[in-house]
Amino acid sequence: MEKVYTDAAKLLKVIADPKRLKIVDMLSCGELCACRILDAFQITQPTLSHDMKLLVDAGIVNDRREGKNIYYSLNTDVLGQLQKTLASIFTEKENCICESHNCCTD
Amino acid sequence: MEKVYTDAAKLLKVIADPKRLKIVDMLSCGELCACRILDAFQITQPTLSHDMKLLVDAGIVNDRREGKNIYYSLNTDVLGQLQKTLASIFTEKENCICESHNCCTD
DNA sequence: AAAACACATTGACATTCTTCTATCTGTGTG
DNA sequence: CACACAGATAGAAGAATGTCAATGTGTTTT
Repeated sequence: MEKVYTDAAKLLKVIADPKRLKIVDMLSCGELCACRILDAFQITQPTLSHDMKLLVDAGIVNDRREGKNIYYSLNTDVLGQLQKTLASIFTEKENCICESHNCCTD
Repeated sequence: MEKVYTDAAKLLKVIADPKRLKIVDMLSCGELCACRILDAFQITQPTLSHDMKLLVDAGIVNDRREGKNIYYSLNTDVLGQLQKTLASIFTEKENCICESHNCCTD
Protein backbone atom coordinates (compact mmCIF):
# COMPACT_ATOMS: atom_id res chain seq x y z
CA MET A 1 0.00 0.00 0.00
CA GLU A 2 1.21 3.50 -0.78
CA LYS A 3 3.20 5.21 1.96
CA VAL A 4 0.88 8.25 2.00
CA TYR A 5 -1.94 6.03 3.19
CA THR A 6 -0.01 3.86 5.62
CA ASP A 7 1.64 6.89 7.23
CA ALA A 8 -1.63 8.77 7.63
CA ALA A 9 -3.39 5.62 8.86
CA LYS A 10 -0.80 5.14 11.60
CA LEU A 11 -1.42 8.64 12.92
CA LEU A 12 -5.18 8.30 12.58
CA LYS A 13 -5.18 4.99 14.41
CA VAL A 14 -3.57 6.67 17.38
CA ILE A 15 -6.07 9.51 17.59
CA ALA A 16 -9.06 7.33 16.66
CA ASP A 17 -9.97 6.97 20.31
CA PRO A 18 -12.19 9.29 22.38
CA LYS A 19 -9.76 9.27 25.25
CA ARG A 20 -6.72 10.16 23.19
CA LEU A 21 -8.70 12.71 21.22
CA LYS A 22 -9.62 14.42 24.45
CA ILE A 23 -5.99 14.33 25.55
CA VAL A 24 -4.97 16.06 22.33
CA ASP A 25 -7.69 18.64 22.89
CA MET A 26 -6.47 19.25 26.42
CA LEU A 27 -2.90 19.66 25.20
CA SER A 28 -3.98 22.10 22.50
CA CYS A 29 -4.54 24.56 25.33
CA GLY A 30 -0.96 24.10 26.52
CA GLU A 31 1.52 21.77 28.15
CA LEU A 32 0.21 19.46 30.87
CA CYS A 33 1.80 16.95 33.21
CA ALA A 34 0.64 13.34 33.28
CA CYS A 35 -1.03 13.65 36.66
CA ARG A 36 -3.21 16.52 35.44
CA ILE A 37 -4.29 14.53 32.43
CA LEU A 38 -4.97 11.47 34.55
CA ASP A 39 -7.33 13.51 36.74
CA ALA A 40 -9.59 14.07 33.73
CA PHE A 41 -10.19 10.36 33.17
CA GLN A 42 -11.46 7.33 35.01
CA ILE A 43 -8.58 5.09 34.06
CA THR A 44 -5.59 3.72 35.92
CA GLN A 45 -2.18 5.33 35.71
CA PRO A 46 -0.66 2.50 33.59
CA THR A 47 -3.47 2.86 31.08
CA LEU A 48 -2.78 6.56 30.65
CA SER A 49 0.93 5.88 30.44
CA HIS A 50 0.25 3.43 27.64
CA ASP A 51 -1.91 5.94 25.78
CA MET A 52 0.71 8.67 26.16
CA LYS A 53 3.34 6.32 24.80
CA LEU A 54 1.24 5.74 21.70
CA LEU A 55 0.88 9.50 21.20
CA VAL A 56 4.58 10.16 21.79
CA ASP A 57 5.76 7.26 19.62
CA ALA A 58 3.54 8.50 16.79
CA GLY A 59 5.19 11.91 17.08
CA ILE A 60 1.92 13.60 17.91
CA VAL A 61 2.99 14.55 21.42
CA ASN A 62 6.33 15.59 22.93
CA ASP A 63 7.36 14.64 26.43
CA ARG A 64 9.71 16.41 28.81
CA ARG A 65 10.76 15.52 32.34
CA GLU A 66 10.80 18.17 35.02
CA GLY A 67 11.70 16.67 38.36
CA LYS A 68 9.33 13.87 39.15
CA ASN A 69 6.82 14.91 36.54
CA ILE A 70 6.57 14.36 32.82
CA TYR A 71 5.11 17.22 30.84
CA TYR A 72 3.38 16.58 27.56
CA SER A 73 2.77 19.00 24.72
CA LEU A 74 1.40 18.81 21.18
CA ASN A 75 3.61 18.51 18.15
CA THR A 76 1.61 20.88 16.03
CA ASP A 77 3.74 20.25 12.96
CA VAL A 78 2.73 16.60 12.80
CA LEU A 79 -0.92 17.41 13.35
CA GLY A 80 -0.83 20.22 10.80
CA GLN A 81 0.71 17.92 8.25
CA LEU A 82 -1.92 15.30 8.97
CA GLN A 83 -4.65 17.85 8.36
CA LYS A 84 -3.10 18.73 5.01
CA THR A 85 -2.86 15.08 4.03
CA LEU A 86 -6.48 14.48 4.95
CA ALA A 87 -7.58 17.55 3.01
CA SER A 88 -5.74 16.21 0.00
CA ILE A 89 -7.33 12.78 0.38
CA PHE A 90 -10.85 14.05 1.03
CA THR A 91 -11.05 16.52 -1.84
CA GLU A 92 -10.37 16.28 -5.53
CA LYS A 93 -7.68 18.66 -6.65
CA GLU A 94 -5.17 19.42 -9.42
CA ASN A 95 -2.46 17.53 -7.56
CA CYS A 96 -4.78 14.85 -6.26
CA ILE A 97 -2.82 12.15 -4.42
CA CYS A 98 -5.21 9.77 -6.08
CA GLU A 99 -4.12 10.70 -9.60
CA SER A 100 -0.47 10.52 -8.75
CA HIS A 101 -1.04 6.91 -7.87
CA ASN A 102 -3.04 6.08 -10.98
CA CYS A 103 -6.02 4.89 -9.04
CA CYS A 104 -8.68 6.88 -10.84
CA THR A 105 -7.85 6.43 -14.48
CA ASP A 106 -10.04 4.54 -16.90
CA MET B 1 -16.69 10.56 27.49
CA GLU B 2 -17.93 13.66 25.73
CA LYS B 3 -19.92 13.08 22.55
CA VAL B 4 -17.62 15.31 20.48
CA TYR B 5 -14.79 12.88 21.06
CA THR B 6 -16.72 9.63 20.71
CA ASP B 7 -18.38 10.79 17.50
CA ALA B 8 -15.12 11.93 15.93
CA ALA B 9 -13.35 8.78 17.13
CA LYS B 10 -15.94 6.58 15.42
CA LEU B 11 -15.32 8.30 12.09
CA LEU B 12 -11.56 8.29 12.56
CA LYS B 13 -11.55 4.60 13.42
CA VAL B 14 -13.18 3.86 10.08
CA ILE B 15 -10.68 5.84 8.03
CA ALA B 16 -7.68 4.84 10.17
CA ASP B 17 -6.76 2.14 7.70
CA PRO B 18 -4.55 2.47 4.61
CA LYS B 19 -7.00 0.55 2.48
CA ARG B 20 -10.04 2.58 3.43
CA LEU B 21 -8.04 5.80 3.19
CA LYS B 22 -7.13 4.90 -0.35
CA ILE B 23 -10.76 4.10 -1.11
CA VAL B 24 -11.78 7.55 0.13
CA ASP B 25 -9.06 9.08 -2.01
CA MET B 26 -10.29 7.18 -5.05
CA LEU B 27 -13.85 8.30 -4.40
CA SER B 28 -12.76 11.92 -4.02
CA CYS B 29 -12.21 11.85 -7.77
CA GLY B 30 -15.80 10.72 -8.35
CA GLU B 31 -18.28 7.90 -8.02
CA LEU B 32 -16.99 4.36 -8.50
CA CYS B 33 -18.58 0.93 -8.57
CA ALA B 34 -17.42 -1.79 -6.21
CA CYS B 35 -15.75 -3.83 -8.92
CA ARG B 36 -13.56 -0.87 -9.94
CA ILE B 37 -12.47 -0.35 -6.37
CA LEU B 38 -11.80 -4.04 -5.90
CA ASP B 39 -9.43 -3.99 -8.88
CA ALA B 40 -7.16 -1.57 -7.04
CA PHE B 41 -6.57 -3.95 -4.14
CA GLN B 42 -5.33 -7.43 -3.49
CA ILE B 43 -8.20 -8.45 -1.27
CA THR B 44 -11.20 -10.72 -1.72
CA GLN B 45 -14.62 -9.40 -2.65
CA PRO B 46 -16.14 -10.05 0.81
CA THR B 47 -13.31 -8.12 2.44
CA LEU B 48 -14.01 -5.08 0.27
CA SER B 49 -17.71 -5.45 0.89
CA HIS B 50 -17.02 -5.39 4.62
CA ASP B 51 -14.85 -2.29 4.31
CA MET B 52 -17.46 -0.51 2.23
CA LYS B 53 -20.10 -1.35 4.80
CA LEU B 54 -17.99 0.29 7.49
CA LEU B 55 -17.64 3.41 5.37
CA VAL B 56 -21.34 3.52 4.48
CA ASP B 57 -22.51 2.80 8.04
CA ALA B 58 -20.29 5.62 9.29
CA GLY B 59 -21.96 7.96 6.81
CA ILE B 60 -18.67 8.67 5.06
CA VAL B 61 -19.74 7.03 1.82
CA ASN B 62 -23.10 6.79 -0.01
CA ASP B 63 -24.13 3.74 -1.97
CA ARG B 64 -26.48 3.47 -4.91
CA ARG B 65 -27.54 0.45 -6.95
CA GLU B 66 -27.60 0.61 -10.71
CA GLY B 67 -28.51 -2.70 -12.20
CA LYS B 68 -26.15 -5.34 -10.94
CA ASN B 69 -23.62 -2.83 -9.69
CA ILE B 70 -23.35 -0.75 -6.54
CA TYR B 71 -21.88 2.72 -6.96
CA TYR B 72 -20.13 4.44 -4.11
CA SER B 73 -19.53 8.14 -3.62
CA LEU B 74 -18.18 10.35 -0.86
CA ASN B 75 -20.38 12.16 1.60
CA THR B 76 -18.37 15.34 1.60
CA ASP B 77 -20.50 16.92 4.31
CA VAL B 78 -19.48 14.32 6.86
CA LEU B 79 -15.82 14.55 5.91
CA GLY B 80 -15.93 18.35 5.93
CA GLN B 81 -17.47 18.34 9.36
CA LEU B 82 -14.83 15.91 10.58
CA GLN B 83 -12.11 18.23 9.33
CA LYS B 84 -13.65 21.12 11.23
CA THR B 85 -13.88 19.06 14.39
CA LEU B 86 -10.27 18.01 14.11
CA ALA B 87 -9.17 21.58 13.52
CA SER B 88 -11.02 22.61 16.63
CA ILE B 89 -9.43 19.80 18.65
CA PHE B 90 -5.90 20.31 17.33
CA THR B 91 -5.71 24.06 17.82
CA GLU B 92 -6.39 26.37 20.72
CA LYS B 93 -9.08 28.90 19.92
CA GLU B 94 -11.61 31.28 21.45
CA ASN B 95 -14.31 28.64 21.27
CA CYS B 96 -11.99 25.79 22.14
CA ILE B 97 -13.91 22.54 22.60
CA CYS B 98 -11.54 21.90 25.42
CA GLU B 99 -12.58 24.96 27.40
CA SER B 100 -16.25 24.29 26.89
CA HIS B 101 -15.69 21.04 28.69
CA ASN B 102 -13.70 22.50 31.57
CA CYS B 103 -10.72 20.30 30.97
CA CYS B 104 -8.07 22.99 30.93
CA THR B 105 -8.89 25.10 33.93
CA ASP B 106 -6.66 25.30 36.97
C1' DA C 1 20.30 5.86 52.76
C1' DA C 2 15.49 4.94 53.11
C1' DA C 3 11.07 6.28 51.96
C1' DA C 4 7.80 8.55 49.02
C1' DC C 5 6.34 10.09 44.66
C1' DA C 6 5.51 10.12 39.53
C1' DC C 7 5.58 7.59 35.78
C1' DA C 8 6.98 3.36 32.81
C1' DT C 9 7.06 -1.56 31.96
C1' DT C 10 5.46 -6.36 32.22
C1' DG C 11 2.29 -9.91 31.74
C1' DA C 12 -2.39 -11.38 31.46
C1' DC C 13 -7.06 -11.31 29.93
C1' DA C 14 -10.99 -9.71 27.30
C1' DT C 15 -12.54 -7.27 23.41
C1' DT C 16 -12.37 -5.71 18.82
C1' DC C 17 -10.62 -5.87 14.06
C1' DT C 18 -9.18 -8.11 9.84
C1' DT C 19 -9.66 -11.32 6.41
C1' DC C 20 -10.80 -15.50 4.64
C1' DT C 21 -14.15 -19.47 2.75
C1' DA C 22 -18.67 -20.65 2.02
C1' DT C 23 -23.10 -19.26 1.07
C1' DC C 24 -27.06 -16.13 0.25
C1' DT C 25 -29.65 -12.26 -2.20
C1' DG C 26 -30.90 -9.36 -5.79
C1' DT C 27 -30.61 -8.25 -10.82
C1' DG C 28 -30.28 -9.06 -15.58
C1' DT C 29 -30.08 -12.52 -19.64
C1' DG C 30 -30.79 -16.68 -22.75
C1' DC D 1 -37.63 -20.21 -15.59
C1' DA D 2 -32.78 -21.39 -15.14
C1' DC D 3 -28.42 -19.46 -15.14
C1' DA D 4 -24.82 -16.04 -14.57
C1' DC D 5 -23.18 -12.02 -12.36
C1' DA D 6 -22.35 -8.37 -8.62
C1' DG D 7 -22.34 -7.78 -4.21
C1' DA D 8 -23.84 -8.89 0.82
C1' DT D 9 -23.91 -11.87 4.83
C1' DA D 10 -22.43 -15.61 8.08
C1' DG D 11 -19.08 -17.88 10.59
C1' DA D 12 -14.42 -18.77 11.96
C1' DA D 13 -9.49 -18.04 12.92
C1' DG D 14 -5.74 -15.10 13.89
C1' DA D 15 -3.95 -10.38 14.91
C1' DA D 16 -4.22 -6.19 17.15
C1' DT D 17 -6.04 -3.24 20.98
C1' DG D 18 -7.55 -1.78 25.63
C1' DT D 19 -7.21 -2.27 30.35
C1' DC D 20 -5.76 -3.80 34.63
C1' DA D 21 -2.73 -5.48 38.84
C1' DA D 22 1.86 -5.99 39.95
C1' DT D 23 6.31 -4.38 39.67
C1' DG D 24 10.32 -1.58 38.00
C1' DT D 25 12.82 2.99 37.33
C1' DG D 26 14.14 7.62 38.05
C1' DT D 27 13.69 11.73 41.19
C1' DT D 28 12.99 14.25 45.35
C1' DT D 29 12.51 14.45 50.35
C1' DT D 30 13.51 13.33 55.04
